[in-house]
Amino acid sequence: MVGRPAVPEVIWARPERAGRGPRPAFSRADIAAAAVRIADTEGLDAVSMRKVAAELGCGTMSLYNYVPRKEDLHELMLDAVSGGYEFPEPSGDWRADLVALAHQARAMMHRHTWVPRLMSPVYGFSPNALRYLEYALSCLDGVDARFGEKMELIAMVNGVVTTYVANEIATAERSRSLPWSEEQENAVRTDYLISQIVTGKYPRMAAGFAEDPGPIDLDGVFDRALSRVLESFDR
Amino acid sequence: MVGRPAVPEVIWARPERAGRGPRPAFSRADIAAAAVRIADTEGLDAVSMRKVAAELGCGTMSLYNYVPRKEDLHELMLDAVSGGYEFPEPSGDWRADLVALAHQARAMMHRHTWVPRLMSPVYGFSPNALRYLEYALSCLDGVDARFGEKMELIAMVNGVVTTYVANEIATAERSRSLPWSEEQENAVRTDYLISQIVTGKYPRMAAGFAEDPGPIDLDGVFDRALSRVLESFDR
DNA sequence: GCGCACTACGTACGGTGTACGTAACTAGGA
DNA sequence: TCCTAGTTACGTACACCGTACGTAGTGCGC
Repeated sequence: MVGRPAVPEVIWARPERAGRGPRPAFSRADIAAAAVRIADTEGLDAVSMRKVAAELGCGTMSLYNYVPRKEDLHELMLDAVSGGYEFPEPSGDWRADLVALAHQARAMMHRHTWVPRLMSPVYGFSPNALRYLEYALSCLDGVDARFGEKMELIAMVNGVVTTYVANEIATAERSRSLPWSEEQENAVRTDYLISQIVTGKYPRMAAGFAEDPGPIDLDGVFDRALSRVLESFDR
Repeated sequence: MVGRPAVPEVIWARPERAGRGPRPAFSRADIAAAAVRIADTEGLDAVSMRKVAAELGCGTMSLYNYVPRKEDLHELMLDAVSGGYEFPEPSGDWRADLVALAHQARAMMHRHTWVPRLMSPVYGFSPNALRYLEYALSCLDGVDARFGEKMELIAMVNGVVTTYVANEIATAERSRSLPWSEEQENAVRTDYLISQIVTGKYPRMAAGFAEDPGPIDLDGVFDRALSRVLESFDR
């Protein structure tokens, strides 16, 4: 009988290797790497149990010995890409340290554009997520604040990173699964937007778009948002 | 021949009633209401073309006359619930006005817990979304800032609302589709978390959880985050 | 060495989005 | 007024999904 759970389970609490039986052909790292490879090249929606199994070279249902539910596969993927963080010794300037950490996170999400979609507070306690949290807390060691306040700050930084990167990659990621190009999509959407604006029903939007037609500096927007959040915690 | 698009299309640019042919049996509002009803009672994942069609009392494929792709159905849903906003005359205190707007948005998302999952910058230009943006801009009429700065502020407020409400409802929404209760799920996850913390690998997390075991005041967390963001734009 | 827990995996079920073909209907142009 | 082209309506079908279940083989702990 295959040991699928009838009760909630955290995959990290399940031992990777059980005592009995044949030795598993794959490690969790193998499985996560295969899934990440698919997500990176074909998009998150292409990550199916069948495709991951095929990528590993095993039968679909064999995967369920390692990963009881697809959701757990997602958790493996998040943990795997979170293993790439570097945690340098905190400098003493906690704002600079958190900015650096946020930039690492942003870069990681640009490498793995499916990460923001999977980010959820339901996950967030995988081994590498705990390492991340512990490091962020260590950056705040000298700060005179209660634990709850520090966690609020860290959560807010993470929220900003996730939100902004999600925005940055949204249309690009979307167009991946569509039969037309990002440019076509954007053209149609801005055409429609213009058609709405010229109706005169949205005068402030109209004035704004007339006044400010330059391209958006995404890096600047991100850095401003981030530093605003950090400033608001400054004391 | 059914008129499905081979080229990108914005549903709002498509006229609701075409000249020729039998008069449509449903309006977009009917369809959106049916989908919203299903999402509210059974969760977003229960919103399938088949179920919405059944709720309307028509064949599955008939729905595709109104809604070329499922994605457009989502857009209809978002616009429908965005129609419930009230836009009182701006008071002159733009911070208070934006706080009130954010509270309206938060309340709406708590009524329709699937909204944060659908929120994406790809949507965001439906009729009611444009009304929302125009109103938010009107709250900033007296503020001396460029259009781009105002939009950055509004985007940041929206981001905070979406992020925080998503967190607030995540575990509750999740447990809806699972065969066990939210309490069981939480118990298992905190059990695991404790097992990790007692290993001593995460001393700051350990100290924090030991120091501060009280329940989290979600309203307080939200209001603090929001006011921090607004303060950071104050001048 | 025995038994049992484990791995492996084929089959099957119920669900999904939606392409396609056909029939009925109605408004615009002749 | 009639014709016809564009629409609505919808049944069928396809490819794909997550995964329950059953069976066969494997190797560790006793």
